[in-house]
Amino acid sequence: MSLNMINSYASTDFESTKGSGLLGLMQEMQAPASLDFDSISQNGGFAGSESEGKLGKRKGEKKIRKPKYAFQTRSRVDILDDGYRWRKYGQKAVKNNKFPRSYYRCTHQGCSVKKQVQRLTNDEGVVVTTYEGMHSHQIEKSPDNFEHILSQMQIFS
DNA sequence: CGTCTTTGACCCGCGC
DNA sequence: GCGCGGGTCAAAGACG
Repeated sequence: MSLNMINSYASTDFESTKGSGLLGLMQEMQAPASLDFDSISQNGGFAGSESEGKLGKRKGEKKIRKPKYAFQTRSRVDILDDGYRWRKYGQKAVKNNKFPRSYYRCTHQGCSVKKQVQRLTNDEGVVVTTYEGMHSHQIEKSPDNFEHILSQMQIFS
């Protein structure tokens, strides 16, 4: 995982802390199973794997469990930019949740990392971001964009 | 002009 | 076998 992302989230959390200090331990991180790591190792990164969600699916292929990492962050903004470029490819409403869930995908060529953002019905300030896959490339964003990030934070404050 | 969002339709696995 | 729910595609528009 990239540290940049963590930094980003840290900032976000800081920003939202002032909203309500109800729970300080809202952040949770859950990994499905370490077995998934094995699968991704087999996968050999993203060099050999291409789009797999295509129609017709692939039969006869062993099931490759993709690792999923869910980050629960306190933030009223779902635009959590971790430095990568995402393209939104879908939005669906989930049951037991009045808010829709957004599906994003990394736009880098050959990078099929997916992420989905969902917010809880009870706490609108809580956003669950689920990452799927790992980035095999560098961050495309300019590293010296702190001004931009700062401006973002200021807007929401 | 290139990139990204939007939005409805489509597909598929699964439960009944 | 059918319907539902969740995930994805793709065309058109928005935006710089």
